[in-house]
Amino acid sequence: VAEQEPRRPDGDPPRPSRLRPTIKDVAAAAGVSLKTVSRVLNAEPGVAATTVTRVREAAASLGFQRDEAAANLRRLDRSTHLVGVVTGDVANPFYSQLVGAVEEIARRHGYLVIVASSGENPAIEREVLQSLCARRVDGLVVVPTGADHTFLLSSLAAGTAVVFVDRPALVGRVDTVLAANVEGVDLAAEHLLARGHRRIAFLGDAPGIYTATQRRDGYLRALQRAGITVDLALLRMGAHSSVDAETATDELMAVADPPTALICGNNRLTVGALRSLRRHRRPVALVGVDDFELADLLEPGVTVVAQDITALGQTAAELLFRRLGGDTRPAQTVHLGMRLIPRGSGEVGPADGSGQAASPAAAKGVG
Amino acid sequence: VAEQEPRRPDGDPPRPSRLRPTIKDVAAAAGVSLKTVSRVLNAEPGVAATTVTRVREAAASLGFQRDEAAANLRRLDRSTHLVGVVTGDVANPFYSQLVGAVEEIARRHGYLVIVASSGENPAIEREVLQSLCARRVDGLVVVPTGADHTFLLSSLAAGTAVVFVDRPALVGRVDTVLAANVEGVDLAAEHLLARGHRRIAFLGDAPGIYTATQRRDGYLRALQRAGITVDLALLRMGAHSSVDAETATDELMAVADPPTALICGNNRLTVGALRSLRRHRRPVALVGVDDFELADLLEPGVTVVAQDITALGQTAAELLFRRLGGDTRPAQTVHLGMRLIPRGSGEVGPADGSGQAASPAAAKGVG
DNA sequence: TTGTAAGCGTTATCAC
DNA sequence: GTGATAACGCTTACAA
Repeated sequence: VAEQEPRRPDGDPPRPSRLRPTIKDVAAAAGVSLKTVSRVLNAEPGVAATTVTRVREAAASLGFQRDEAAANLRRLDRSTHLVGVVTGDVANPFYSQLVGAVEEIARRHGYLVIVASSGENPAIEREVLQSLCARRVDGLVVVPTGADHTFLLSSLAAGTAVVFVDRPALVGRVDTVLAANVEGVDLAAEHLLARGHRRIAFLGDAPGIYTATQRRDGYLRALQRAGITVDLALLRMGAHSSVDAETATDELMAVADPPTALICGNNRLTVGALRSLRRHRRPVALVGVDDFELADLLEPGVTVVAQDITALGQTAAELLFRRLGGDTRPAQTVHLGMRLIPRGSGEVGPADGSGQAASPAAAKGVG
Repeated sequence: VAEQEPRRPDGDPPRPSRLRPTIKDVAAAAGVSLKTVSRVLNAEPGVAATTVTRVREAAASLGFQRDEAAANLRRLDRSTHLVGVVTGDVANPFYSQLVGAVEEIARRHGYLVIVASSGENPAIEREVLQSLCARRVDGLVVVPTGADHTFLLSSLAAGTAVVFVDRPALVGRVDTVLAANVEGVDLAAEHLLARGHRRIAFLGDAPGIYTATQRRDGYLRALQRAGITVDLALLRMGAHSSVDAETATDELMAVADPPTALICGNNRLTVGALRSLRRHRRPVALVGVDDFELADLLEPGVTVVAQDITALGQTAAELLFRRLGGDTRPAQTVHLGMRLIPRGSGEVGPADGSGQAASPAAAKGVG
């Protein structure tokens, strides 16, 4: 159509080296004004069909691509169509599943997602959140780490939508999606109690972590309801890595009257406990919190109470886009249930391996 | 300091509802000009200390936060400090590990990362890549899906840095990081051949996928070198899900002269094969491509050839930031080696379970 | 040390 | 139908 590239033989100072064509270039190439190009790009009505074609061709031949950031600057609805997702670590399967769920819904709404990991470090969390706000993301899905998120209040007031997931923050002021941790672990303990266990141990993460204490509370609640006095030797908090869990389990098995059953507060801890238990003679019933891949392929299969991570992410994303769509109802907190998945390890009775339900695992057979 | 919020009692048309304060507001509050605020924000020299304080206080009290997108518009170095990472699916552990590695390096460079999943769909891939370019990301790390990526050429010419990972694209024109797939699977086959296996099966993903055919080629190469005529009944391509793999393995085990060993082209297929094999009497040696969590906790442990996914992502990110740092050397392709990790399943001999190295697995014992 | 004016690439306003 | 011109929030060039 017109000249493909702004030629720049030796003497061409007025246009130093503009790499990307702008709508001005397109307008010149098509022989129309700026505004007409804008109209065509935005599919606004009231442009002659022939003009539309001419502009389209000019744009294509120049390889024009509209600068979204610049476009947004002047738009009435100043939306970047960007949401931020802040988790502890994208590489962690729990978080990446969450991110995946949010991303899918975001894509359906024409949004892109910026991910940032805090490494569970409040200082980094704050830094990335502010960086995200400075980029004017429309919304934020956050698994909060820090204790104080008031620094988000000004962005919140300025219209940035925020949803917290997995752990609460700015309680009552922001939409939040949580798993029913207390009820989930209560269920796990109930499951073991029903099989006759009285000496049930609980292995949990650091007490500073919301989900860790919630889960511990579920354990305590079930025991209390069953009229069992909690033996503090069987309650171990503070294990963070699977190696910690392995050591802690070794120690649990070494107490005077060792537990016949064990509940692990998350999947890292479950894996560590499994490594420890396979070294001990006495079979111990095990129920883990959080499902994990291959839990069914282990021997026996690992019984877990699982949260639906995808549902967690979807619910958060849906709340977020509802807000972005103009919903102004008061902040709400959604609790998502946990489900018990029996696979064998949690159906072992207290008197060595003789529990009635130990059979389903055995029934599966070995390859 | 000055008025916190632009008051808007009934008659206040000049400033409709500007939610966020701009440097103009800060300037007014501090009683200085626009430019002085800009100087302070950018820590430019030549501003009186008292003025700096005054501006800082005004900015803080207004809750001012600079709009990065607007700031970039006029900057000479028009960098968004944004990189895009496009993979098949962020929720997939392989990809999320890759994303995590890129993200960490990006953060060190002061960059944020936008993730987008293509679902292995070329049309979606193209769409998200163009959306990313329209947002003017400085760089792109892509696990390519489509066959044609020439549409990226204009952005490439305009200065967007691109690195392909895991699979090649725009060969020779763009930096690329690949795993040594052929050599890796060759190694796996060699491992089985050394234990006396002659009937080795290969289970691969769809032949349209680069890594699938590469891995198959490694299998073929090793067999050929060993002087073994390939039995096409033992070569099965096209299994994509773990369910496909389970079925395919069932069928492999049903052929007249069934294999004594099996190589699985990726971890999904390995899992499916494991499910199938545990239903069969005859023990079959198994080597999988790609490591996976708990591979060591299964009974026996699963022998794999593993690629270092984090290294893949790190290498890609480093190449990218080297380009963003001004490196203009010709495009390079880096091959990262794969490592064989023996855990038991691959050390079984061909004559039922009597292979010499079957012992290490048994030695581990059961919990 | 500080301020004025122009401009980044686009959309909004309003006139022709 | 189409086009000047201002404006978005900020940085850069140049003056004072």
